[in-house]
Amino acid sequence: MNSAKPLRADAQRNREALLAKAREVFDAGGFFDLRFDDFARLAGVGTGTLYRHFPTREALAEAVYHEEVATLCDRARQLQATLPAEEALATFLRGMVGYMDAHQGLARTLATLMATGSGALAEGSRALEQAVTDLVAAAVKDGAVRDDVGAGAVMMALHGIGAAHDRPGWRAEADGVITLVLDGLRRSHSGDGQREHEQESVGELK
Amino acid sequence: MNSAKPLRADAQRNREALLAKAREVFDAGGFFDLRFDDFARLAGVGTGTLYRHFPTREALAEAVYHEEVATLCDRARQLQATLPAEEALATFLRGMVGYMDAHQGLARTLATLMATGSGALAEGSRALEQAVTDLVAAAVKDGAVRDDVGAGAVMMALHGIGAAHDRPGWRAEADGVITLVLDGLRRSHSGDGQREHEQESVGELK
DNA sequence: CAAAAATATGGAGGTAGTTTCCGTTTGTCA
DNA sequence: TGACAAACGGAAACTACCTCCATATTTTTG
Repeated sequence: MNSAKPLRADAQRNREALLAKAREVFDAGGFFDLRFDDFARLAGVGTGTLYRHFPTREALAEAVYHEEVATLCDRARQLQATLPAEEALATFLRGMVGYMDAHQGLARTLATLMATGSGALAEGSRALEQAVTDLVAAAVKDGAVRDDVGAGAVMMALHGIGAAHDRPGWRAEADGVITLVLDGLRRSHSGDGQREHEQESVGELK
Repeated sequence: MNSAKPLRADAQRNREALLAKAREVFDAGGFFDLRFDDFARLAGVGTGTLYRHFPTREALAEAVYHEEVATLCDRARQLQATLPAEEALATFLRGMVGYMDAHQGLARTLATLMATGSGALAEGSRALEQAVTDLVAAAVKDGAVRDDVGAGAVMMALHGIGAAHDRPGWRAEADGVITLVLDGLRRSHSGDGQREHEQESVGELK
């Protein structure tokens, strides 16, 4: 992963300090209210040092995000190995909500960065998406879940949950979304009158 | 609505110009790449004028957003009046996806503003949410839709769709989300082993 | 219709956050 | 331990945002 660079000792130390402080600020939710300059001070390093390690806010976020995502992916794999596919998926998704609930600041920060479209989170996102894709694929294989709606839809729903994290009844609504997604997935690929895209677009209604 | 102020003629003209240019830039998706100053130039007015009419980026967005939302809400009411409740809901949601598809830049802009948490979009959001709430409530009353998951969950899913608008297979995945939501909603409030929040939180897994 | 009053304009300049740059310090290797 | 490379920190330049007010336009009034 960090292939090319044998980073010097003090550099390593500063990097850790930066990351530690970043995580702290993230979880407190104050990431965007804080001058990037002052953040350097907070972590006990100079501005130059901060910028050398993390050229942008997004780069810093990405670094923090990375570990969190790794944790979540591990969990996904673990569930997949120990539970029936459908149950693994359900448990993982409900666990995600719990996770976001427990790390609201992080969730908010990530949602903002996502929307800002920096693209810096792409790598972490991809890992998480892969985990979800695997879980869904396994459940499909089991026949527990329909095959005409992909994991991408599930990811979208998750994004929505994260992005809406400041709504009053967040937790309950988030659980509701998961319930809908899971029940929707369980529904066999029915032939009921659901044509896919065909209805007229409202785009030109204006 | 615009109750108190009989706005002067040139002011009115400038306001229109600003809004027109804003809509254009929105739809092109370049709203956030543009210096606010330069935007004034683009619209052919001075910085001061821009700021007097719209004190912040969000205020401008809100103004544009407002008309779009009104259109959508009208459509919701119209559907509700002419179709069976469940079908009205389904048509509206699928129409939303079509709408976002036709106005990608706008969708992206709004998603960003949502996530940025300005709160300036609250009014428009509320109107839209009210429309969805009504549609869902009607469907519940009909017995076509479960009553244990609120409209809030549907809103979250919609947000997710809007926020993820830059994904490669967006349209198909978005339709997938709607399919899941609708099928999930249709599923009767079953007593299957779905305890609501109870599983252990993964929050402290770290 | 002309002059006064009210309203709106535009852009120069102040303000604040971001980022670069470079003289100094710290760590590493032989 | 000395020499070289890597990293540090913070002052200063840069950039985008927003305010302010002398000037211009519209509306009202006599």
